[in-house]
Amino acid sequence: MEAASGSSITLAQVARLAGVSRATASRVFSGNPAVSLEACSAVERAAAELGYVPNRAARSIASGRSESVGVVIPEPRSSLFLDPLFPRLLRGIGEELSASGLQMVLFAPPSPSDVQRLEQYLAGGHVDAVILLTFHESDTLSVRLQARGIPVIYGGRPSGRFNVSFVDVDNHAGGRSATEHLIAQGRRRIAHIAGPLRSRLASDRAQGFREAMWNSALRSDLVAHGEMDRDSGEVAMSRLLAESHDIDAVFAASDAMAAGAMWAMQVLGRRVPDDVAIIGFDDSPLAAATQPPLSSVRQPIEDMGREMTRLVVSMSGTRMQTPQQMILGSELQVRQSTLAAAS
Amino acid sequence: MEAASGSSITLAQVARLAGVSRATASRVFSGNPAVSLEACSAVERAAAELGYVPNRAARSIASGRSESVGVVIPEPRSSLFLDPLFPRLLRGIGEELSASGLQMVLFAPPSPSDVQRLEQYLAGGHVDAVILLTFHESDTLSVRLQARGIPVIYGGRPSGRFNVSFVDVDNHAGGRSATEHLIAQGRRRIAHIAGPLRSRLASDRAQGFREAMWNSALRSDLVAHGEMDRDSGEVAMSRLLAESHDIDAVFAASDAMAAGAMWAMQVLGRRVPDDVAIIGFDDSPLAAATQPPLSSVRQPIEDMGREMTRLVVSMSGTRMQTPQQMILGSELQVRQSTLAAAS
DNA sequence: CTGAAAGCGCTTACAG
DNA sequence: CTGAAAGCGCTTACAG
Repeated sequence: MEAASGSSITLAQVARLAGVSRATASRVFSGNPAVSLEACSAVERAAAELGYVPNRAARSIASGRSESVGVVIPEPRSSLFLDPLFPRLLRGIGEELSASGLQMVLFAPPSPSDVQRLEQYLAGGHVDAVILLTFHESDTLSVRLQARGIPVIYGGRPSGRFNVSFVDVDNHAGGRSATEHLIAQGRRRIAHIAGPLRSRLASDRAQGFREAMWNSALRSDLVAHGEMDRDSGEVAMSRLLAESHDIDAVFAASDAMAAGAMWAMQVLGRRVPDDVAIIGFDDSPLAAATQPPLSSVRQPIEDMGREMTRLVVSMSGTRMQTPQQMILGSELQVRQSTLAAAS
Repeated sequence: MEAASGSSITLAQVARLAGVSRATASRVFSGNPAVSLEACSAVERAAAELGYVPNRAARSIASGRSESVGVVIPEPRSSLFLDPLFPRLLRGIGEELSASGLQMVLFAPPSPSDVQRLEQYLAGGHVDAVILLTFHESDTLSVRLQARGIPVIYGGRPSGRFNVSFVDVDNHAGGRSATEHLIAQGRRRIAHIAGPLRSRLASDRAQGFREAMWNSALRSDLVAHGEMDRDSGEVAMSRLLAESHDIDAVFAASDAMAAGAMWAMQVLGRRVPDDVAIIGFDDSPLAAATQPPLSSVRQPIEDMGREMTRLVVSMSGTRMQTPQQMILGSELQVRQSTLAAAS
């Protein structure tokens, strides 16, 4: 069976054309410095002429390294897949990976049994490192992988566990600066539409809110919780407005909740920003689409992807597995929803 | 060097425990029916006990098949990565792939030279099939891959070429039904904010618009072009409104352009939907966030991902490479932006 | 239905 | 700096 597809150039052919052994040819492709310039250039010329590209599977099996890193999305049915940040994160990871000549293998196990299979698969040395994309509970996956010596890094600080590597955005500082921005605009009765209590990310943002209010001697009693989506933002805002008529600003923990809140305000006859200023979080495409455009906290998500990749790849090089942690700053994106009322 | 990570169970160990040869053990994992039930169950028991998972690299190199399909995003800097549909597409692909036990390898070559490298890589038999995610010009990539016998499928109909396999959404019908919906609401002076002329997808939608107008004996003279993003939608709407004061409805070829258009209308004092009804395309998260919420054409993107995967995988099974083409319908998502004015 | 054997394309001590 | 040789984990005609 002459494989129609698999009939590509092999190392042996390159070596033959270059007049060296396979061992030598192999060395030039793996960047081994112990090769004469002569041999090196002969091999490179031959490779170029033949259009040779190393077979990763063979290389992986022979060397024990796979030259690829796994990106795992444990809950594809969850919000992450629909999160506006997800593509940006993936892009950052992809850029860094291809800069390092590594392959990105994406796993989105649809069911728990698939996670099980995946765990064995990843533990089987098919991947040099694992990037775990979950903002939720950390699972046993990372523990078992680390036990096998496979470096794992989390995107976003996993709730609960401490002994893991992660890159996160500074949600606390982001929440604080969003709130400080509202205060600087002269707002005083500021409400917060927070995410669910179980979410680390959401509670960090809420903590930032409280801190900013406290620093300015303002009361942070106006807090409602939502599920980060539009509808829960709408509900939360209606409730807040029903309870306190003097609210003059809102910090929502997500743009989607902010959009829902704006809708609630419109229904209830509150003008944005004249009556109530509002700021969101994520700086998603939503933010530019609301009326008026929504101020938001912009996170360096591409950078986060790049840093995660860089860290986990460097960990796969060294034996030591000290947890690496990194927190990135965010910046305010000010739009009309928080501009001082035209007077 | 006792590899800390690679020391996983091998076929040989399973075979030994099961009391059969590696050949027999191998056969049960590859689903070869020529194995006695006795041997089969012994092997399966041994595998379960040992936690064996086949090494894909070894399997790939020995069999010539890779059990993985490549998903290529040729222009990661382009809009696709930021397209709200992208995650949904990826999810559909991922689901179908893992149902078939195939691996998804994602490629997002950042530069043209990376595309070059990738081309050789994919042609080297590292992947059983390729899913090409580009709504733009078709490139030489697919041609060369097909020449090598590697099945390729496009997501979205590539402009220009005909002899390729693709799965697309029926943009023409979508544009027509959006327009018909506006007509059914009693609107008569309907404008279209179209995408760039070079885009197949955009011109299909525009064609649908024209057809619906023609069928109702309405003039389709109110057409402006944008780049599918928010800002160009705003510009286009301003221009349309400046030229024709009697516009009572707009069909925008993307939700983002619709959002921009709504903003322009607000600035110019036109009420939605009272003065002007508006409908978008994509049913992205944007649609629920605008004020009022935006009607839109919803595409079965997850299905598209699944069908693409199913098709390309089936192609990789058979020798014949007749182009497979499939077009999926879309459905209207009606919200307040097109509801009849409350009178 | 089963096993011994060759082979997939590469890497890597080892001995020069 | 270089090559012969063993080996990575699996599959697959081939011969029973």
